[in-house]
Amino acid sequence: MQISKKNLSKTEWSIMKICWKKGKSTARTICDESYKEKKRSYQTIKTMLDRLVNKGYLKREKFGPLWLYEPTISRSNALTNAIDNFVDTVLDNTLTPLFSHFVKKEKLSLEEIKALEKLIKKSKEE
Amino acid sequence: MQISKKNLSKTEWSIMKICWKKGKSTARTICDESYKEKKRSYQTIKTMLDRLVNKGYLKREKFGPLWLYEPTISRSNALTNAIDNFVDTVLDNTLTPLFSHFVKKEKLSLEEIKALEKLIKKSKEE
DNA sequence: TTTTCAATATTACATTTGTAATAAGAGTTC
DNA sequence: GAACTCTTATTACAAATGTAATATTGAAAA
Repeated sequence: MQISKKNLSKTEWSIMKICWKKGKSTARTICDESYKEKKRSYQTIKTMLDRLVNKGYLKREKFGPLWLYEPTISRSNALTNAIDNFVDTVLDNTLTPLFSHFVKKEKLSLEEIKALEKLIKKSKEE
Repeated sequence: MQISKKNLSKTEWSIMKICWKKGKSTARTICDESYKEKKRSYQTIKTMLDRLVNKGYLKREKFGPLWLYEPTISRSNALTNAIDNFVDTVLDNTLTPLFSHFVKKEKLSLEEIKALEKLIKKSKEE
């Protein structure tokens, strides 16, 4: 059981995604990458990064005069938190509406179908 | 395609869930119900209700000196918004991590398994 | 070594969210 | 009809979020 941290906002998620993708990076790198998605000032992103450090999602270390930022937890762990939280907040801990939603809406990829079949198989045995 | 409204916070979700369950109700009713989950003042819930009206999730109508509050959209529509938003924000529009998460963690109910099988069946044909 | 440029640190400010306090009106009770 | 009670309306205020401006520092360039 891992420690559950404060939730991330949409914007914070977008920053974290970049950090997981890039690994240890400078604010400049992260800022430039984020700029492709949405145009915000360097300072805005810098503030986000520092807040993410405070929330415990990133750590930073000096590299000459610069800071390098790096995630403290894996994306899949953060995902686990987020999913649990979502299932608790929105769905009343029953997944049926979620699955029904996809029945109506989505076409699944092969990979997704495989993950699903595994899930069913596992739930049926035991 | 339905109009997508502003997102709801965790607290707002908890209020909305009550409104969907109870249907058209007074602030007092909703407040009492909400009090079972978490102790907050009448005014706090009242404020939430009025904000939900502003966000367009609830409407209200006079009933003598009282207001009756009622959802403007169905729970399943709100769910659709929330799920889309979550999938977009947290997962990069791929569902595999979500399904894998459940593989690791959850044991599914019969109902959930049925929904899943339907989903797979549908995705395979076509 | 003075100027310049980029990164950092500090401060700011509007909006949203969570939680109410307080004031004012209306129905009910003596 | 004065007092009490419940509801409503108005206002408040701190924390979180989104977006930055400004000031300072430190390296690079001239």
